[in-house]
Amino acid sequence: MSSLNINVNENVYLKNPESSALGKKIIKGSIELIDELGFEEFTFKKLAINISSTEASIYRYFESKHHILTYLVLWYWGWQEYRLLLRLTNIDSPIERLKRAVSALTEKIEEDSTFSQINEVRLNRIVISESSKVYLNKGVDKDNELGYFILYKEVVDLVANIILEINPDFKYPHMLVSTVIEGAHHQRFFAEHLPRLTDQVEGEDAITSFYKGLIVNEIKA
Amino acid sequence: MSSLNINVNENVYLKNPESSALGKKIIKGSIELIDELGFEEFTFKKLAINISSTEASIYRYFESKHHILTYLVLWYWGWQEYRLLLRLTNIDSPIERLKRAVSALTEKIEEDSTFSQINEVRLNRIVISESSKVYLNKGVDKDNELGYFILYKEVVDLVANIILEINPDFKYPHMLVSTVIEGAHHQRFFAEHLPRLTDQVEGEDAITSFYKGLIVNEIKA
DNA sequence: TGATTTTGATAGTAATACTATTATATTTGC
DNA sequence: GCAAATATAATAGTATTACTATCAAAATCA
Repeated sequence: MSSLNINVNENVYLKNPESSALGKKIIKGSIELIDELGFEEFTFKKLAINISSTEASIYRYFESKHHILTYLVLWYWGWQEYRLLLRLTNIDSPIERLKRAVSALTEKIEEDSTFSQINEVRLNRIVISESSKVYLNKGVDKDNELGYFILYKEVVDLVANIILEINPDFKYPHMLVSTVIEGAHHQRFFAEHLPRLTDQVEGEDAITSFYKGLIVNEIKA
Repeated sequence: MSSLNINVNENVYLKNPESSALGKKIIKGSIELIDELGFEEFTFKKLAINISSTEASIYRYFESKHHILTYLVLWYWGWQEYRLLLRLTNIDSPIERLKRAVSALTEKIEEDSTFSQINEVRLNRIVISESSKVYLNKGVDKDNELGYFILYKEVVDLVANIILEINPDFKYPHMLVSTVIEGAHHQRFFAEHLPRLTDQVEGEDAITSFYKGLIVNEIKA
């Protein structure tokens, strides 16, 4: 799998972190530190110490810690798109395709694919807790113009099109898909930290079950 | 209405901002500045200049800007709970109660109730863009122990109980309600900044229509 | 009026988010 | 294999942020 790699929008970095050993250490170290400290407590200084480098060197790759988080989240969407394509190939039934897509997007990632220096289990936790910070800020329109969110839109579109295949009259396919994706992230967070805001069911992945049921009911109704 | 006021958890502030003219200026100024600058760019220094006071004085009311944002968001949940109670009084039909609740929670706030120094239109925008930052961080468990999220849980519970009245076997009432509330915030943000992640329909409030339909379909299915 | 509380003014510290400079490695082209 | 180019490390420095501390002035309260 080493020949495959996810391409992240060039505007996110100053120098491609995939292009050097230091770049790869920056990505690996960022994932570990953001997962452990949370984004607010994560700093370039701490990262530099963690990877035995210096702040100045990291600044040659990324303009700010916000750019690093953005890189990670965009990488995740690229990876999810690739994963979705794999899971849907050769499946003909649109309902089955839809269910598989929802599973892929809402399940907790529990295995590291070892397909790069990126630990997907940790990255999934980061996406759950931190990804909304990538767009929930005043820079969103500029970032959108730079094309940062294309991968996310492609994922949403991919699933929205399956929905339209099943029910061409459904009025809100994108809204439904983005509600499911963001909703699943929130529910995973709530299950761990604010359980009264969600519902946990013994012996099942309640979150994936809930959203699979929801999306199927909604487009049939 | 000046006799009514929303009580926010005492642990959020050092000194109750409702208790003095300066405190009220801090709240009013915070809402204006966070709405204009976004939470990341908002600082105590800027707030102090804006309200013609000093950083040190503001620190006597709030430990950090995170505490101010928390105060505002908790106030909003207290206000929403009050608003919900008003809208549901004397309505008997559970389905009608549910629809009214979803409208109240998902509609854009467009009128300032003038019931306090708080501008609810601006506060609603802040809640849409910034409220998830209150809990999406490493301090969430401590904040939860301090009872910060009780008001939010009460709102979710209130609506979850209407759902259970309609369908006592429904397995995921809290998940459904918190999905709708958080989802509506995200969709409002997407509609303004990332329209390809949502769906806009001429002449209707697509977001409220979507979530009203969704919740009703889901509990009947 | 005198005592208490609140606010303003000012100063100061540690950490963060950068930029700049130069020396030292490392890689690349010939 | 060596010179040239490039990348990294080491160090220094600035502006801003997120605080804490002190004291005097102003407001309030008893």
